[in-house]
Amino acid sequence: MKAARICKEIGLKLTPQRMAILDYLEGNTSHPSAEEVYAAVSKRFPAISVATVYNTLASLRDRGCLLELTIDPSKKRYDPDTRPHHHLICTSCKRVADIEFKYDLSVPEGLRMGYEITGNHIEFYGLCPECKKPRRSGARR
Amino acid sequence: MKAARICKEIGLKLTPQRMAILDYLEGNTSHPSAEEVYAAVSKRFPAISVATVYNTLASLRDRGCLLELTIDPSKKRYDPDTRPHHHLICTSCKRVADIEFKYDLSVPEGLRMGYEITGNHIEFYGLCPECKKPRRSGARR
DNA sequence: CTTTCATCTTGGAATCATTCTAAATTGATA
DNA sequence: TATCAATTTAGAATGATTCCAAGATGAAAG
Ligand SMILES: [Mn+2]
Ligand SMILES: [Mn+2]
Ligand SMILES: [Zn+2]
Ligand SMILES: [Zn+2]
Repeated sequence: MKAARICKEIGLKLTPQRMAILDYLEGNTSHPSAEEVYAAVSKRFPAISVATVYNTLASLRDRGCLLELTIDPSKKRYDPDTRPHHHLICTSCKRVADIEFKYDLSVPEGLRMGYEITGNHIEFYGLCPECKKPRRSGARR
Repeated sequence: MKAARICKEIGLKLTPQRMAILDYLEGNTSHPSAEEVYAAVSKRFPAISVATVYNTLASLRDRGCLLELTIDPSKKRYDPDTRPHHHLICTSCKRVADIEFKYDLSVPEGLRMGYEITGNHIEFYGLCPECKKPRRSGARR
């Protein structure tokens, strides 16, 4: 879906800053952090402030247009693909890949402890192809 | 396993601060944050510093005696139960409960993208019994 | 095309969790 | 009992994120 349309549909003003952020996010599968979004958008929009990036990401997240992932301990990661899916994180470089596969994750009645379960998400841990190589560290961040 | 023995086995000096932390952690199923560990241990050991709590938690984690959970976006949570199991977090009060149930989480070869998968963890989201009640918010933190 | 105003943007300060530092202390071993 | 690497500690430093107050601006209305 294109940026302009998203804003209208969720009742957000169409500002150039948001356009830039939404453009960057559109189809992006890198699961960027707020800082990475800021870095990328700054190139095309040098005057944007980090506050605006955080504000926009929060607005989109609140309206269900963006997933906020807690998978990386040091920072939040964002995912414009809001369909339910799981993630595989490289324990070395923190790269995050999608796992598009359905699992049966029903919790037996007896183990729910009175909770009402509303969702789930699997974090797979591993080593990405880059980090498997013995050579130089592929670690980012 | 009792605190003193744990230290010896993993090659850590047996200090009173560690004893206190290990005692608090032993059998604890509340998945406390570093701050909560500090608050609890401070009562019995008023002079302990937060740095020591962080240091000790990191040492235990590094030696595989403690799990560091990334399930709560605002802070790390610790779990002395290192057997593989999953978690259910209340989206309202952030309470974390254990889900002791085995799931088949094998990733089809074709979807691994060259990653070597080493582990997994399911986060279930929901509302705890307290937070389901319409009355006062049970929200902590 | 102007007016209007709630929504946005912005730079900087503030907050919060966590890590780092350098000096003083202390278990554990000899 | 001497020795010393490991540990503790207070406080500074860091890094991500949130808050704030003031100025700017989409978008609806006329
Ligand atoms: Mn994804
Ligand atoms: Mn647990
Ligand atoms: Zn990697
Ligand atoms: Zn709750």
